[in-house]
Amino acid sequence: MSAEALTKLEPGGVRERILAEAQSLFAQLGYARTSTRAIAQAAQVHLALLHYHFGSKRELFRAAYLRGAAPVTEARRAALDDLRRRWPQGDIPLPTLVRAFVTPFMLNGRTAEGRATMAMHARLHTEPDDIGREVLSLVYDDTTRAYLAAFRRVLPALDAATICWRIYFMMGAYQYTLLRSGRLEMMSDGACDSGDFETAVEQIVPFLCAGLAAPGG
Amino acid sequence: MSAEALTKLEPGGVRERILAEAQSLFAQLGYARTSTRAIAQAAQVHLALLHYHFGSKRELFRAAYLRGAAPVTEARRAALDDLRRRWPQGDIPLPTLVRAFVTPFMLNGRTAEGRATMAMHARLHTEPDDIGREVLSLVYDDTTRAYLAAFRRVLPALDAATICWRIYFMMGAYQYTLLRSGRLEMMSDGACDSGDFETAVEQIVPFLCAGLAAPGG
DNA sequence: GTCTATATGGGGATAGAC
DNA sequence: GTCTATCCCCATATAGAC
Repeated sequence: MSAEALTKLEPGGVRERILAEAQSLFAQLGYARTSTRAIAQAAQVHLALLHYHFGSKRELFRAAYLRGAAPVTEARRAALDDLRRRWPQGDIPLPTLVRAFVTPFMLNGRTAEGRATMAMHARLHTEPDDIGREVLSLVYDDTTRAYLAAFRRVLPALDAATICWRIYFMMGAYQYTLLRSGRLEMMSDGACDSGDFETAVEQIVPFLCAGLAAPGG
Repeated sequence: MSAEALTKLEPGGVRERILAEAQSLFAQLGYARTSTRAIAQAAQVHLALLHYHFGSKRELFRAAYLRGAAPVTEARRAALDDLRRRWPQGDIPLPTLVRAFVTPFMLNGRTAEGRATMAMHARLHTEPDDIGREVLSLVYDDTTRAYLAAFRRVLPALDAATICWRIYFMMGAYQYTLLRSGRLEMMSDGACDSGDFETAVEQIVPFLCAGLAAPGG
């Protein structure tokens, strides 16, 4: 990394302050409802600097999203690499594989910043058309394909289409959890806390393993 | 229903035209990116009439959402009533119960209007705070509670918290399907079609049944 | 690199004539 | 009930001084 780039990423640097606040606000409010003015104000920076550094709101969004998502994807990828080393034949136990896939995202929700990132991630799947898709593909496609291959080896009884559908359902289940829609609290009359991601992981792993390994297909 | 109300709901009536276009546009673009002007233009009505009939954009959204969601919820509720009649002791087979819960939403996606409604529904869970939650609660709480009770009877081995979590995951899985994020096509290299909701139902029912009935909890 | 000032467009909402 | 005209606010973005 060049000296200039390092300077730009200093914790107190303007660029970094903008990115941090942008990430937080986009996560809370989504793309459309977050104004560049609000970001500038939160970062204690003048509006024109956002455009000077990032060109446009859209580019700023890209940068802010990647800032939060890259470490999480990287953790997910590293977890798979680790499993491959431990099970060179690819016979990874299903719960171990599911846990590796899911925990980098779900446990990231334990910190406030992590929650914001995860909310942004989940909402990206729902932001109408364009804005989300390209960024999502950019960040997740490779890792997702790698896990898909691993799941194929662990679940050899399933045909190709069924595996894809089931991983698709798995994505829906854990991403919905990240959204914290409030439905869990409603159903349980407040007894369950959708923000308790440790419990969420312990609950979702057996659910997903059973679903993935279900007969048929 | 009063004569006046009936007039307002006539197919060619202004009110109904506005509602239909509002529903379609909100579904495609979400709340923030849909302008009242665009709705007025689509309905071939002057902007002021939106406010005359509905008061505000927010109220219009409520009305448009309910217009699409009410029949689907009603179908879901009716399906449960039917199952209760057929299994008076409450021992409904799990796949039958899951199918009743899921199909009214998923098969609604077969028509263009239905797809729009379902996309709006799924996105509602992600529209930041306020706007979605109240409407969701209004429409779904009762029916969800009724199904929760039915699932409790069908899965007596599970404790209360685990049941809630698993139904929560189930909601995530089928709602993600309704969003059509494009991830399924990516994973399968185009071999699977996330818009093929008949297949989606056949794939998701065994997945969910196994997950719900998993040991533990 | 940073700030002031402003361009330019769109948004929701309303008053008042018909 | 319907349409015209308009108010007022906020958005993104840029030009140009410092």
